[in-house]
Amino acid sequence: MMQPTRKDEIIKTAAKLFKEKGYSAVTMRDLATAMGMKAASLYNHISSKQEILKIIIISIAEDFTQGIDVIYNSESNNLGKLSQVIELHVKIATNNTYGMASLNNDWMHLEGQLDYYLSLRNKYEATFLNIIKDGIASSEIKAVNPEIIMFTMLSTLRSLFLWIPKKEDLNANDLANSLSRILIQGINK
Amino acid sequence: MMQPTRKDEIIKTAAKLFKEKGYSAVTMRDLATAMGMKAASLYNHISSKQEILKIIIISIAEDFTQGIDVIYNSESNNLGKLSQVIELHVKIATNNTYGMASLNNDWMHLEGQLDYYLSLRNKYEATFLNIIKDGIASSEIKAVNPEIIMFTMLSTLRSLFLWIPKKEDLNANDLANSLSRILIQGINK
DNA sequence: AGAGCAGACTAACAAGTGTTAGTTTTGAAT
DNA sequence: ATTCAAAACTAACACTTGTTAGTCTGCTCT
Repeated sequence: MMQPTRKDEIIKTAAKLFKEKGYSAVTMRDLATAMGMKAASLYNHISSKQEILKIIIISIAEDFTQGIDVIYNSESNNLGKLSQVIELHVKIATNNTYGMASLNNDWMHLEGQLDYYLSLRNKYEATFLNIIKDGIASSEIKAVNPEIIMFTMLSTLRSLFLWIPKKEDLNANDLANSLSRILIQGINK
Repeated sequence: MMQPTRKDEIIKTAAKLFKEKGYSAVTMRDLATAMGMKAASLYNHISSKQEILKIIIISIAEDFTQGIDVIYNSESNNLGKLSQVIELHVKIATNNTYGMASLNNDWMHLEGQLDYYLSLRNKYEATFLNIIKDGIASSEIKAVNPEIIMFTMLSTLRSLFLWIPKKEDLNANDLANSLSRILIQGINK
């Protein structure tokens, strides 16, 4: 681990503020104050507010798309793959609680990279859906509308960033296990 | 049903714009353009941008808090109550797709009513959690961490507004039934 | 000691923000 | 036709926005 550059610190601080108020409501002066400097000084490190958003969102989106590809091509059965997807989300959300907020809420404010972001998201969802469809075809998964299954799982997983900070006592493994149990086995006894 | 006043139309249009870009990124001039008028004219009908947000969010939040109270005090067993909660969310999200976006994403921009909103939300979540705890105590529900169960369900239900518009072919009853099945019974066969 | 430079600063800009004041248009009721 | 209020308009305001230009400070390497 290299020590973080000043640019890294700015991006991390920005992500924290974006989580609290959203990209549009955070001004460069807010960010500067949080960094203990003046707004103009930020531009010694970054080229624009937009660049900050791009760096935050795109890197995470690429992690997801790449991660699910590895899972999809692995040897597990389909329920196993879904458990791995849950682990992937828990891991990324744990390591990047602030950035996940921007990914979820501020992707529409991407200017140059909006199309690229959407292509990553579409690819991700298509692969996710394929795992579910394969699981239905192989009778591992109930024959419910696969899009509703994906929606249910994805809504939960995408909201993890909201809950993880409140449950610091819960470690990542326990959380992933509980989620797998609930999402896959259901809650009824 | 009375015909909508001009104020109603402004609020509805605002909610639509807020869903697309968020409260902070929508300007009064954006809203005016969408209404086919000039920004200053909006103030013949509303007193501030903030008032619009308040009206959108508080009315829905009150619907939820009131709705879950009725369910909690009903005679069903606890799994039945959870199914009713799912129906409540599907119903409100169907009737108010745009407003749900603000409720989820822009509540922190409430100025005068933030405390009131948070009290409604806390009350709602406390009641939800009570249903789950009662269900575990009565052996209807698996003895998993009740907060994780609530988190899973609530994440899905709060995200409904994102998916409902894409699935117009799906009626509210079918959706509620599928969700109940997935969330309560799980997805494995 | 001095050079060089990363990284802070002050000052300012053009454009955009929510909102107000005052005026004109519109359309229904008398 | 006149009245009158609802609801549109124009013009302007004070403030905030992201960003640039130019300058000063302080550390590191010779």
